[in-house]
Amino acid sequence: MEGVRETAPKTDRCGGCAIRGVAICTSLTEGDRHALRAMGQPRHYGAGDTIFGEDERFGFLANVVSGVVKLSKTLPDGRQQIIGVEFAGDFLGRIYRDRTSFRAEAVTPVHLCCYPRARFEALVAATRGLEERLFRDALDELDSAREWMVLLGRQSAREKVARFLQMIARRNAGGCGPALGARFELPLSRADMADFLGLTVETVSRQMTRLKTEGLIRISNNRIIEVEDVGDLEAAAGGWAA
Amino acid sequence: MEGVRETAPKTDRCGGCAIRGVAICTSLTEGDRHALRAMGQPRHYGAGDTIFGEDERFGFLANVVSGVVKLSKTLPDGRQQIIGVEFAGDFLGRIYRDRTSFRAEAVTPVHLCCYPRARFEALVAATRGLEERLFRDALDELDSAREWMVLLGRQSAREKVARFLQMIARRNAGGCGPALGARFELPLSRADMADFLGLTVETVSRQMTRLKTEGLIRISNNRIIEVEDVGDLEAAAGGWAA
DNA sequence: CGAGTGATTGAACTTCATCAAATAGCGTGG
DNA sequence: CCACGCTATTTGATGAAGTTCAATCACTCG
Repeated sequence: MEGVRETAPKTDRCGGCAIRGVAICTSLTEGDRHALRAMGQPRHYGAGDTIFGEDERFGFLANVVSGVVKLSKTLPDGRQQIIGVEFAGDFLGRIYRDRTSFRAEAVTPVHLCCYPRARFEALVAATRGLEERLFRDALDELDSAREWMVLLGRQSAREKVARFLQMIARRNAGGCGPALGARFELPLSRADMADFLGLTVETVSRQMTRLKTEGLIRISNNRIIEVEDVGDLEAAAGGWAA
Repeated sequence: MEGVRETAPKTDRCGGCAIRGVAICTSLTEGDRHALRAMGQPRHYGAGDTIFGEDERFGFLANVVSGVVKLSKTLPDGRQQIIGVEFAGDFLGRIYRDRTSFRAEAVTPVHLCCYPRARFEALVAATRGLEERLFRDALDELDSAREWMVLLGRQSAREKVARFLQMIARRNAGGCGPALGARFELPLSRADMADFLGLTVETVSRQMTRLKTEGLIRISNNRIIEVEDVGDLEAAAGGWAA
Protein backbone atom coordinates (compact mmCIF):
# COMPACT_ATOMS: atom_id res chain seq x y z
CA MET A 1 0.00 0.00 0.00
CA GLU A 2 2.49 2.60 -1.17
CA GLY A 3 2.08 6.14 -0.06
CA VAL A 4 -0.85 5.71 2.28
CA ARG A 5 -0.77 8.23 5.03
CA GLU A 6 -2.89 7.87 8.09
CA THR A 7 -3.69 11.28 9.42
CA ALA A 8 -3.99 11.66 13.16
CA PRO A 9 -7.67 11.87 14.14
CA LYS A 10 -8.76 15.25 15.41
CA THR A 11 -11.16 15.72 18.26
CA ASP A 12 -14.11 16.90 16.22
CA ARG A 13 -13.46 15.03 13.08
CA CYS A 14 -16.69 15.64 11.19
CA GLY A 15 -17.24 19.31 11.94
CA GLY A 16 -15.44 20.53 8.86
CA CYS A 17 -16.01 17.46 6.70
CA ALA A 18 -16.77 18.42 3.13
CA ILE A 19 -19.22 15.60 2.53
CA ARG A 20 -21.03 15.78 5.82
CA GLY A 21 -24.19 16.83 4.01
CA VAL A 22 -24.22 14.14 1.30
CA ALA A 23 -22.63 10.94 2.54
CA ILE A 24 -24.24 8.10 4.45
CA CYS A 25 -23.73 10.07 7.65
CA THR A 26 -26.89 11.96 6.79
CA SER A 27 -28.95 8.80 7.19
CA LEU A 28 -28.24 8.37 10.86
CA THR A 29 -29.67 9.57 14.11
CA GLU A 30 -27.46 11.72 16.32
CA GLY A 31 -26.43 8.77 18.46
CA ASP A 32 -25.55 6.52 15.56
CA ARG A 33 -23.69 9.30 13.85
CA HIS A 34 -21.61 9.52 16.96
CA ALA A 35 -20.84 5.81 16.77
CA LEU A 36 -19.86 6.15 13.12
CA ARG A 37 -17.68 9.13 13.85
CA ALA A 38 -15.89 7.18 16.54
CA MET A 39 -14.74 4.54 14.09
CA GLY A 40 -13.87 6.76 11.12
CA GLN A 41 -10.19 6.74 10.18
CA PRO A 42 -8.98 9.31 7.67
CA ARG A 43 -6.70 7.89 4.98
CA HIS A 44 -4.94 9.57 2.18
CA TYR A 45 -3.70 8.31 -1.18
CA GLY A 46 -1.66 9.91 -3.90
CA ALA A 47 -2.69 9.96 -7.55
CA GLY A 48 -2.07 6.50 -9.02
CA ASP A 49 -2.04 4.68 -5.69
CA THR A 50 -3.92 1.43 -5.44
CA ILE A 51 -6.53 1.50 -2.68
CA PHE A 52 -7.25 -2.19 -3.04
CA GLY A 53 -6.60 -4.77 -5.73
CA GLU A 54 -8.79 -7.31 -7.42
CA ASP A 55 -9.73 -10.31 -5.31
CA GLU A 56 -8.02 -9.39 -2.10
CA ARG A 57 -9.09 -8.85 1.46
CA PHE A 58 -9.87 -5.24 2.32
CA GLY A 59 -10.74 -4.60 5.91
CA PHE A 60 -12.53 -1.30 5.45
CA LEU A 61 -15.60 0.33 4.11
CA ALA A 62 -15.11 3.97 3.27
CA ASN A 63 -16.52 7.27 2.21
CA VAL A 64 -14.73 9.21 -0.48
CA VAL A 65 -14.14 12.57 1.17
CA SER A 66 -12.33 14.17 -1.73
CA GLY A 67 -10.71 13.17 -5.00
CA VAL A 68 -11.65 10.66 -7.67
CA VAL A 69 -11.41 6.87 -7.48
CA LYS A 70 -11.64 4.55 -10.44
CA LEU A 71 -12.92 1.00 -10.14
CA SER A 72 -11.71 -1.51 -12.69
CA LYS A 73 -11.56 -5.15 -13.64
CA THR A 74 -8.83 -6.82 -15.65
CA LEU A 75 -8.92 -9.86 -17.92
CA PRO A 76 -6.20 -12.49 -17.57
CA ASP A 77 -4.41 -11.12 -20.64
CA GLY A 78 -4.38 -7.59 -19.29
CA ARG A 79 -7.33 -5.98 -21.05
CA GLN A 80 -8.92 -3.57 -18.63
CA GLN A 81 -12.39 -2.19 -18.17
CA ILE A 82 -13.28 0.60 -15.78
CA ILE A 83 -16.61 -0.29 -14.21
CA GLY A 84 -17.17 2.82 -12.17
CA VAL A 85 -15.80 6.15 -11.04
CA GLU A 86 -16.44 7.53 -7.60
CA PHE A 87 -16.41 11.11 -6.43
CA ALA A 88 -16.62 12.88 -3.10
CA GLY A 89 -19.57 11.58 -1.12
CA ASP A 90 -19.66 8.14 -2.74
CA PHE A 91 -19.40 5.00 -0.70
CA LEU A 92 -16.52 2.65 -1.41
CA GLY A 93 -16.39 -1.04 -0.64
CA ARG A 94 -18.75 -3.96 -0.57
CA ILE A 95 -20.58 -4.70 2.60
CA TYR A 96 -21.31 -8.33 3.51
CA ARG A 97 -18.25 -9.59 1.66
CA ASP A 98 -14.68 -8.95 2.62
CA ARG A 99 -13.18 -10.06 -0.65
CA THR A 100 -12.99 -7.47 -3.42
CA SER A 101 -13.99 -8.27 -6.97
CA PHE A 102 -12.45 -5.24 -8.60
CA ARG A 103 -9.58 -2.86 -8.20
CA ALA A 104 -9.87 0.62 -6.71
CA GLU A 105 -7.27 3.19 -7.64
CA ALA A 106 -6.87 6.84 -6.76
CA VAL A 107 -6.96 8.89 -9.95
CA THR A 108 -6.30 12.17 -8.18
CA PRO A 109 -5.09 12.61 -4.61
CA VAL A 110 -7.82 11.00 -2.52
CA HIS A 111 -9.04 11.34 1.04
CA LEU A 112 -11.09 8.50 2.46
CA CYS A 113 -12.92 8.19 5.72
CA CYS A 114 -12.45 4.50 6.51
CA TYR A 115 -14.56 2.32 8.80
CA PRO A 116 -13.24 -1.04 9.99
CA ARG A 117 -15.45 -3.64 8.38
CA ALA A 118 -16.50 -5.58 11.44
CA ARG A 119 -17.44 -2.54 13.47
CA PHE A 120 -19.23 -0.96 10.56
CA GLU A 121 -21.28 -4.05 9.82
CA ALA A 122 -22.18 -4.28 13.48
CA LEU A 123 -23.43 -0.71 13.33
CA VAL A 124 -25.46 -1.54 10.23
CA ALA A 125 -27.02 -4.49 12.00
CA ALA A 126 -27.89 -2.36 15.03
CA THR A 127 -29.22 0.61 13.12
CA ARG A 128 -32.37 1.01 11.14
CA GLY A 129 -31.77 3.69 8.56
CA LEU A 130 -28.25 2.83 7.55
CA GLU A 131 -28.87 -0.45 5.82
CA GLU A 132 -31.69 1.02 3.81
CA ARG A 133 -29.53 3.95 2.81
CA LEU A 134 -26.73 1.67 1.65
CA PHE A 135 -29.26 -0.49 -0.14
CA ARG A 136 -30.67 2.49 -2.00
CA ASP A 137 -27.17 3.59 -2.96
CA ALA A 138 -26.42 0.12 -4.27
CA LEU A 139 -29.60 0.14 -6.32
CA ASP A 140 -28.58 3.46 -7.83
CA GLU A 141 -25.21 2.01 -8.68
CA LEU A 142 -26.95 -0.93 -10.28
CA ASP A 143 -29.02 1.45 -12.38
CA SER A 144 -26.00 3.30 -13.60
CA ALA A 145 -24.12 0.09 -14.30
CA ARG A 146 -27.03 -0.96 -16.48
CA GLU A 147 -27.08 2.33 -18.31
CA TRP A 148 -23.41 1.90 -18.94
CA MET A 149 -24.07 -1.55 -20.37
CA VAL A 150 -26.24 0.04 -23.03
CA LEU A 151 -23.45 2.45 -23.80
CA LEU A 152 -20.82 -0.26 -24.04
CA GLY A 153 -22.91 -2.65 -26.06
CA ARG A 154 -24.83 -0.43 -28.41
CA GLN A 155 -23.30 2.99 -28.87
CA SER A 156 -20.72 4.33 -31.29
CA ALA A 157 -17.36 5.81 -30.34
CA ARG A 158 -18.63 9.32 -30.88
CA GLU A 159 -21.68 8.72 -28.72
CA LYS A 160 -19.56 7.13 -26.02
CA VAL A 161 -17.22 10.07 -25.74
CA ALA A 162 -20.05 12.59 -25.85
CA ARG A 163 -21.91 10.75 -23.16
CA PHE A 164 -18.86 10.54 -20.96
CA LEU A 165 -18.36 14.29 -21.18
CA GLN A 166 -22.02 14.83 -20.47
CA MET A 167 -21.78 12.62 -17.39
CA ILE A 168 -18.80 14.51 -16.02
CA ALA A 169 -20.46 17.82 -16.78
CA ARG A 170 -23.53 16.74 -14.85
CA ARG A 171 -21.52 15.45 -11.90
CA ASN A 172 -19.69 18.70 -11.86
CA ALA A 173 -22.78 20.83 -11.97
CA GLY A 174 -23.93 19.06 -8.83
CA GLY A 175 -27.54 18.54 -9.83
CA CYS A 176 -28.42 22.21 -10.26
CA GLY A 177 -27.20 22.17 -13.83
CA PRO A 178 -27.59 25.32 -15.88
CA ALA A 179 -29.11 24.19 -19.15
CA LEU A 180 -26.58 25.77 -21.45
CA GLY A 181 -22.81 25.97 -21.07
CA ALA A 182 -20.46 24.16 -18.75
CA ARG A 183 -16.77 24.23 -17.99
CA PHE A 184 -14.95 21.54 -16.08
CA GLU A 185 -11.76 19.57 -15.69
CA LEU A 186 -11.66 15.95 -16.79
CA PRO A 187 -10.73 13.72 -13.89
CA LEU A 188 -9.49 10.96 -16.21
CA SER A 189 -6.69 10.66 -18.73
CA ARG A 190 -7.44 9.65 -22.31
CA ALA A 191 -6.25 6.16 -21.45
CA ASP A 192 -8.69 5.91 -18.56
CA MET A 193 -11.48 7.29 -20.67
CA ALA A 194 -10.70 4.56 -23.20
CA ASP A 195 -10.85 1.89 -20.50
CA PHE A 196 -14.13 3.30 -19.27
CA LEU A 197 -15.71 3.46 -22.73
CA GLY A 198 -14.38 0.21 -24.15
CA LEU A 199 -12.26 1.98 -26.77
CA THR A 200 -8.60 2.62 -27.49
CA VAL A 201 -6.75 5.80 -26.58
CA GLU A 202 -6.43 6.73 -30.24
CA THR A 203 -10.14 6.46 -30.88
CA VAL A 204 -10.96 8.55 -27.84
CA SER A 205 -8.54 11.20 -28.97
CA ARG A 206 -9.97 11.25 -32.49
CA GLN A 207 -13.50 11.59 -31.24
CA MET A 208 -12.48 14.39 -28.91
CA THR A 209 -10.95 16.37 -31.75
CA ARG A 210 -13.99 15.56 -33.84
CA LEU A 211 -16.32 17.01 -31.20
CA LYS A 212 -13.98 19.98 -31.07
CA THR A 213 -14.02 20.60 -34.83
CA GLU A 214 -17.77 20.18 -34.81
CA GLY A 215 -17.87 23.05 -32.36
CA LEU A 216 -19.52 21.10 -29.54
CA ILE A 217 -16.65 21.51 -27.11
CA ARG A 218 -13.48 23.45 -26.60
CA ILE A 219 -10.35 21.97 -25.07
CA SER A 220 -7.58 23.66 -23.10
CA ASN A 221 -4.57 21.91 -21.64
CA ASN A 222 -6.02 18.51 -22.63
CA ARG A 223 -8.10 18.36 -19.49
CA ILE A 224 -10.17 21.52 -19.36
CA ILE A 225 -13.38 21.18 -21.33
CA GLU A 226 -15.84 23.87 -22.25
CA VAL A 227 -19.21 22.75 -23.52
CA GLU A 228 -21.10 25.19 -25.70
CA ASP A 229 -24.55 23.71 -25.27
CA VAL A 230 -25.11 20.71 -23.04
CA GLY A 231 -28.21 19.90 -25.08
CA ASP A 232 -26.12 19.43 -28.21
CA LEU A 233 -23.81 17.14 -26.32
CA GLU A 234 -26.77 15.14 -25.11
CA ALA A 235 -27.97 14.82 -28.69
CA ALA A 236 -24.52 13.62 -29.76
CA ALA A 237 -24.66 11.10 -26.94
CA GLY A 238 -27.62 9.41 -28.57
CA GLY A 239 -30.35 11.37 -26.87
CA TRP A 240 -30.76 10.48 -23.26
CA ALA A 241 -32.05 12.42 -20.36
CA ALA A 242 -30.83 9.72 -17.98
CA MET B 1 -50.96 -6.26 -20.35
CA GLU B 2 -51.94 -8.81 -23.00
CA GLY B 3 -52.42 -12.38 -22.01
CA VAL B 4 -51.88 -12.07 -18.30
CA ARG B 5 -53.86 -14.62 -16.43
CA GLU B 6 -54.42 -14.34 -12.74
CA THR B 7 -54.80 -17.77 -11.27
CA ALA B 8 -57.17 -18.17 -8.35
CA PRO B 9 -55.19 -18.50 -5.13
CA LYS B 10 -55.27 -21.91 -3.54
CA THR B 11 -55.42 -22.47 0.16
CA ASP B 12 -51.85 -23.66 0.64
CA ARG B 13 -50.17 -21.79 -2.10
CA CYS B 14 -46.53 -22.39 -1.24
CA GLY B 15 -46.61 -26.09 -0.41
CA GLY B 16 -45.79 -27.22 -3.90
CA CYS B 17 -43.90 -24.12 -4.98
CA ALA B 18 -40.89 -25.01 -7.09
CA ILE B 19 -38.70 -22.21 -5.76
CA ARG B 20 -39.67 -22.52 -2.13
CA GLY B 21 -36.11 -23.53 -1.28
CA VAL B 22 -34.24 -20.81 -3.17
CA ALA B 23 -36.25 -17.60 -3.29
CA ILE B 24 -36.43 -14.83 -0.73
CA CYS B 25 -39.01 -16.85 1.18
CA THR B 26 -36.10 -18.77 2.71
CA SER B 27 -34.89 -15.64 4.48
CA LEU B 28 -37.96 -15.27 6.66
CA THR B 29 -39.15 -16.53 9.97
CA GLU B 30 -42.26 -18.69 9.99
CA GLY B 31 -44.51 -15.78 10.89
CA ASP B 32 -43.15 -13.45 8.24
CA ARG B 33 -43.30 -16.20 5.67
CA HIS B 34 -46.96 -16.47 6.47
CA ALA B 35 -47.42 -12.74 5.88
CA LEU B 36 -45.59 -12.98 2.57
CA ARG B 37 -47.66 -15.96 1.52
CA ALA B 38 -50.83 -14.03 2.28
CA MET B 39 -49.98 -11.34 -0.25
CA GLY B 40 -48.55 -13.50 -3.03
CA GLN B 41 -50.56 -13.42 -6.25
CA PRO B 42 -49.68 -15.89 -8.97
CA ARG B 43 -49.51 -14.39 -12.46
CA HIS B 44 -48.81 -16.01 -15.74
CA TYR B 45 -47.39 -14.64 -18.98
CA GLY B 46 -47.00 -16.17 -22.42
CA ALA B 47 -43.71 -16.14 -24.35
CA GLY B 48 -43.18 -12.66 -25.75
CA ASP B 49 -45.50 -10.89 -23.32
CA THR B 50 -44.33 -7.68 -21.75
CA ILE B 51 -44.36 -7.84 -17.96
CA PHE B 52 -43.60 -4.16 -17.62
CA GLY B 53 -42.24 -1.52 -19.95
CA GLU B 54 -39.50 1.04 -19.60
CA ASP B 55 -40.31 3.98 -17.36
CA GLU B 56 -43.77 3.01 -16.24
CA ARG B 57 -45.46 2.39 -12.95
CA PHE B 58 -45.44 -1.25 -11.88
CA GLY B 59 -47.28 -1.98 -8.68
CA PHE B 60 -45.65 -5.29 -7.87
CA LEU B 61 -42.49 -6.92 -6.76
CA ALA B 62 -42.25 -10.55 -7.79
CA ASN B 63 -40.48 -13.85 -7.66
CA VAL B 64 -39.89 -15.69 -10.90
CA VAL B 65 -41.43 -19.08 -10.20
CA SER B 66 -40.73 -20.60 -13.59
CA GLY B 67 -39.64 -19.52 -17.04
CA VAL B 68 -37.14 -16.96 -18.26
CA VAL B 69 -37.47 -13.18 -18.19
CA LYS B 70 -35.28 -10.78 -20.14
CA LEU B 71 -34.60 -7.25 -18.93
CA SER B 72 -33.73 -4.69 -21.56
CA LYS B 73 -33.21 -1.02 -22.25
CA THR B 74 -33.81 0.73 -25.56
CA LEU B 75 -32.22 3.82 -27.06
CA PRO B 76 -34.48 6.47 -28.62
CA ASP B 77 -33.63 5.18 -32.09
CA GLY B 78 -34.54 1.60 -31.24
CA ARG B 79 -31.18 0.01 -30.51
CA GLN B 80 -31.66 -2.47 -27.73
CA GLN B 81 -29.45 -3.88 -25.01
CA ILE B 82 -30.43 -6.72 -22.76
CA ILE B 83 -29.12 -5.92 -19.30
CA GLY B 84 -30.09 -9.10 -17.52
CA VAL B 85 -31.83 -12.43 -17.73
CA GLU B 86 -33.76 -13.88 -14.83
CA PHE B 87 -34.57 -17.49 -14.09
CA ALA B 88 -36.70 -19.34 -11.57
CA GLY B 89 -35.94 -18.12 -8.06
CA ASP B 90 -34.77 -14.67 -9.11
CA PHE B 91 -36.39 -11.55 -7.73
CA LEU B 92 -37.99 -9.15 -10.19
CA GLY B 93 -38.64 -5.48 -9.63
CA ARG B 94 -37.02 -2.58 -7.87
CA ILE B 95 -37.88 -1.94 -4.30
CA TYR B 96 -38.00 1.67 -3.06
CA ARG B 97 -38.97 3.01 -6.47
CA ASP B 98 -42.22 2.39 -8.26
CA ARG B 99 -41.03 3.59 -11.62
CA THR B 100 -39.24 1.06 -13.80
CA SER B 101 -36.05 1.93 -15.66
CA PHE B 102 -36.02 -1.07 -17.99
CA ARG B 103 -38.38 -3.42 -19.75
CA ALA B 104 -39.17 -6.93 -18.55
CA GLU B 105 -40.39 -9.44 -21.08
CA ALA B 106 -41.25 -13.10 -20.81
CA VAL B 107 -38.97 -15.08 -23.10
CA THR B 108 -40.65 -18.40 -22.35
CA PRO B 109 -43.98 -18.88 -20.61
CA VAL B 110 -43.47 -17.36 -17.18
CA HIS B 111 -45.05 -17.79 -13.77
CA LEU B 112 -44.57 -15.02 -11.27
CA CYS B 113 -45.49 -14.78 -7.63
CA CYS B 114 -46.41 -11.11 -7.29
CA TYR B 115 -46.46 -9.01 -4.14
CA PRO B 116 -48.25 -5.65 -4.09
CA ARG B 117 -45.56 -3.04 -3.69
CA ALA B 118 -46.94 -1.17 -0.70
CA ARG B 119 -47.65 -4.27 1.34
CA PHE B 120 -44.32 -5.81 0.44
CA GLU B 121 -42.35 -2.74 1.37
CA ALA B 122 -44.21 -2.59 4.66
CA LEU B 123 -43.18 -6.16 5.33
CA VAL B 124 -39.58 -5.30 4.50
CA ALA B 125 -39.69 -2.40 6.92
CA ALA B 126 -41.13 -4.60 9.66
CA THR B 127 -38.82 -7.56 9.13
CA ARG B 128 -35.15 -7.86 9.84
CA GLY B 129 -33.84 -10.57 7.53
CA LEU B 130 -35.70 -9.64 4.39
CA GLU B 131 -34.07 -6.33 3.63
CA GLU B 132 -30.64 -7.79 4.09
CA ARG B 133 -31.50 -10.68 1.82
CA LEU B 134 -32.74 -8.35 -0.91
CA PHE B 135 -29.69 -6.18 -0.40
CA ARG B 136 -27.36 -9.12 -0.83
CA ASP B 137 -29.20 -10.18 -3.96
CA ALA B 138 -28.89 -6.65 -5.35
CA LEU B 139 -25.16 -6.67 -4.64
CA ASP B 140 -24.83 -9.94 -6.52
CA GLU B 141 -26.69 -8.43 -9.44
CA LEU B 142 -24.36 -5.47 -9.30
CA ASP B 143 -21.39 -7.82 -9.45
CA SER B 144 -22.70 -9.62 -12.49
CA ALA B 145 -23.62 -6.36 -14.19
CA ARG B 146 -20.02 -5.30 -13.72
CA GLU B 147 -18.69 -8.55 -15.10
CA TRP B 148 -20.91 -8.06 -18.09
CA MET B 149 -19.49 -4.57 -18.57
CA VAL B 150 -16.06 -6.13 -19.04
CA LEU B 151 -17.52 -8.49 -21.58
CA LEU B 152 -19.28 -5.74 -23.50
CA GLY B 153 -16.38 -3.34 -23.45
CA ARG B 154 -13.37 -5.51 -23.89
CA GLN B 155 -14.12 -8.92 -25.35
CA SER B 156 -14.30 -10.19 -28.93
CA ALA B 157 -17.38 -11.63 -30.57
CA ARG B 158 -16.07 -15.17 -30.18
CA GLU B 159 -15.36 -14.64 -26.51
CA LYS B 160 -18.76 -13.08 -25.98
CA VAL B 161 -20.63 -15.99 -27.47
CA ALA B 162 -18.50 -18.55 -25.67
CA ARG B 163 -19.03 -16.79 -22.39
CA PHE B 164 -22.75 -16.60 -22.92
CA LEU B 165 -22.93 -20.34 -23.52
CA GLN B 166 -20.78 -20.95 -20.50
CA MET B 167 -23.08 -18.81 -18.37
CA ILE B 168 -26.17 -20.68 -19.50
CA ALA B 169 -24.42 -24.01 -18.98
CA ARG B 170 -23.53 -23.02 -15.45
CA ARG B 171 -27.04 -21.76 -14.65
CA ASN B 172 -28.38 -24.98 -15.99
CA ALA B 173 -26.06 -27.16 -14.00
CA GLY B 174 -27.38 -25.45 -10.87
CA GLY B 175 -24.10 -25.01 -9.09
CA CYS B 176 -23.13 -28.67 -8.87
CA GLY B 177 -21.50 -28.51 -12.27
CA PRO B 178 -19.82 -31.61 -13.63
CA ALA B 179 -16.48 -30.40 -14.92
CA LEU B 180 -16.70 -31.93 -18.38
CA GLY B 181 -19.71 -32.07 -20.69
CA ALA B 182 -23.03 -30.29 -20.59
CA ARG B 183 -26.23 -30.31 -22.59
CA PHE B 184 -28.87 -27.63 -22.39
CA GLU B 185 -31.46 -25.64 -24.26
CA LEU B 186 -30.79 -22.00 -25.01
CA PRO B 187 -33.49 -19.82 -23.50
CA LEU B 188 -32.80 -17.00 -25.98
CA SER B 189 -33.09 -16.62 -29.72
CA ARG B 190 -30.08 -15.53 -31.77
CA ALA B 191 -31.56 -12.04 -31.87
CA ASP B 192 -31.79 -11.91 -28.09
CA MET B 193 -28.29 -13.27 -27.73
CA ALA B 194 -27.14 -10.46 -30.01
CA ASP B 195 -28.91 -7.88 -27.88
CA PHE B 196 -27.38 -9.35 -24.77
CA LEU B 197 -23.86 -9.43 -26.18
CA GLY B 198 -23.86 -6.14 -28.04
CA LEU B 199 -23.56 -7.83 -31.44
CA THR B 200 -25.70 -8.39 -34.53
CA VAL B 201 -27.64 -11.56 -35.22
CA GLU B 202 -25.33 -12.40 -38.09
CA THR B 203 -22.21 -12.14 -35.99
CA VAL B 204 -23.72 -14.33 -33.28
CA SER B 205 -24.65 -16.89 -35.87
CA ARG B 206 -21.19 -16.86 -37.41
CA GLN B 207 -19.51 -17.30 -34.06
CA MET B 208 -21.85 -20.14 -33.17
CA THR B 209 -20.96 -22.02 -36.36
CA ARG B 210 -17.33 -21.21 -35.72
CA LEU B 211 -17.46 -22.75 -32.24
CA LYS B 212 -19.23 -25.69 -33.86
CA THR B 213 -16.60 -26.22 -36.57
CA GLU B 214 -13.89 -25.86 -33.95
CA GLY B 215 -15.50 -28.80 -32.18
CA LEU B 216 -16.26 -26.95 -28.95
CA ILE B 217 -20.02 -27.35 -29.19
CA ARG B 218 -22.68 -29.29 -31.06
CA ILE B 219 -26.01 -27.78 -32.08
CA SER B 220 -29.36 -29.46 -32.62
CA ASN B 221 -32.55 -27.65 -33.61
CA ASN B 222 -30.81 -24.30 -33.24
CA ARG B 223 -31.48 -24.26 -29.52
CA ILE B 224 -30.06 -27.47 -28.08
CA ILE B 225 -26.39 -27.13 -27.27
CA GLU B 226 -23.95 -29.83 -26.29
CA VAL B 227 -20.65 -28.73 -24.87
CA GLU B 228 -17.77 -31.16 -25.18
CA ASP B 229 -15.59 -29.75 -22.45
CA VAL B 230 -16.73 -26.79 -20.38
CA GLY B 231 -13.10 -25.97 -19.69
CA ASP B 232 -12.44 -25.41 -23.40
CA LEU B 233 -15.44 -23.12 -23.56
CA GLU B 234 -14.13 -21.19 -20.59
CA ALA B 235 -10.80 -20.81 -22.33
CA ALA B 236 -12.55 -19.54 -25.45
CA ALA B 237 -14.41 -17.09 -23.25
CA GLY B 238 -11.14 -15.42 -22.34
CA GLY B 239 -10.34 -17.46 -19.26
CA TRP B 240 -12.55 -16.63 -16.34
CA ALA B 241 -13.61 -18.65 -13.41
CA ALA B 242 -16.21 -16.02 -12.42
C1' DC C 1 -47.78 -27.81 -49.54
C1' DG C 2 -46.95 -23.03 -48.75
C1' DA C 3 -46.32 -19.16 -45.73
C1' DG C 4 -43.80 -17.23 -42.20
C1' DT C 5 -40.28 -16.84 -38.95
C1' DG C 6 -35.68 -17.68 -37.46
C1' DA C 7 -31.04 -18.92 -38.70
C1' DT C 8 -27.25 -19.17 -41.81
C1' DT C 9 -24.25 -17.68 -45.48
C1' DG C 10 -22.06 -14.42 -48.70
C1' DA C 11 -20.10 -9.93 -50.32
C1' DA C 12 -19.24 -5.12 -49.75
C1' DC C 13 -18.52 -1.72 -46.66
C1' DT C 14 -17.63 0.91 -41.91
C1' DT C 15 -15.82 1.51 -37.92
C1' DC C 16 -12.59 0.95 -34.84
C1' DA C 17 -8.01 -1.22 -33.63
C1' DT C 18 -3.25 -1.51 -34.55
C1' DC C 19 1.16 0.07 -35.63
C1' DA C 20 4.15 3.93 -36.18
C1' DA C 21 5.49 8.69 -35.74
C1' DA C 22 5.11 13.33 -34.67
C1' DT C 23 3.69 16.87 -31.37
C1' DA C 24 2.49 19.02 -27.14
C1' DG C 25 2.78 19.57 -22.06
C1' DC C 26 5.10 19.34 -17.90
C1' DG C 27 8.46 19.00 -14.43
C1' DT C 28 13.43 18.84 -13.53
C1' DG C 29 17.79 20.38 -13.18
C1' DG C 30 21.28 23.07 -15.04
C1' DC D 1 14.81 31.03 -17.68
C1' DC D 2 15.68 27.60 -20.86
C1' DA D 3 17.01 23.04 -22.45
C1' DC D 4 16.11 18.39 -21.75
C1' DG D 5 13.60 14.26 -21.16
C1' DC D 6 9.60 12.19 -19.95
C1' DT D 7 4.83 11.09 -20.65
C1' DA D 8 0.37 12.12 -22.61
C1' DT D 9 -1.90 13.18 -26.63
C1' DT D 10 -2.58 13.71 -31.37
C1' DT D 11 -2.21 12.37 -36.12
C1' DG D 12 -1.53 9.25 -40.08
C1' DA D 13 -1.63 4.87 -42.66
C1' DT D 14 -3.12 0.30 -42.75
C1' DG D 15 -5.67 -3.75 -41.42
C1' DA D 16 -9.02 -6.63 -39.10
C1' DA D 17 -13.33 -7.32 -36.84
C1' DG D 18 -17.90 -6.71 -37.06
C1' DT D 19 -21.89 -4.46 -39.49
C1' DT D 20 -24.94 -4.02 -43.24
C1' DC D 21 -27.48 -5.54 -47.03
C1' DA D 22 -29.14 -9.31 -49.63
C1' DA D 23 -30.14 -14.02 -50.42
C1' DT D 24 -30.69 -18.62 -49.19
C1' DC D 25 -31.81 -22.32 -46.17
C1' DA D 26 -34.42 -24.77 -42.31
C1' DC D 27 -38.04 -25.53 -39.39
C1' DT D 28 -42.80 -24.92 -37.71
C1' DC D 29 -47.47 -24.26 -38.18
C1' DG D 30 -51.66 -23.85 -40.73
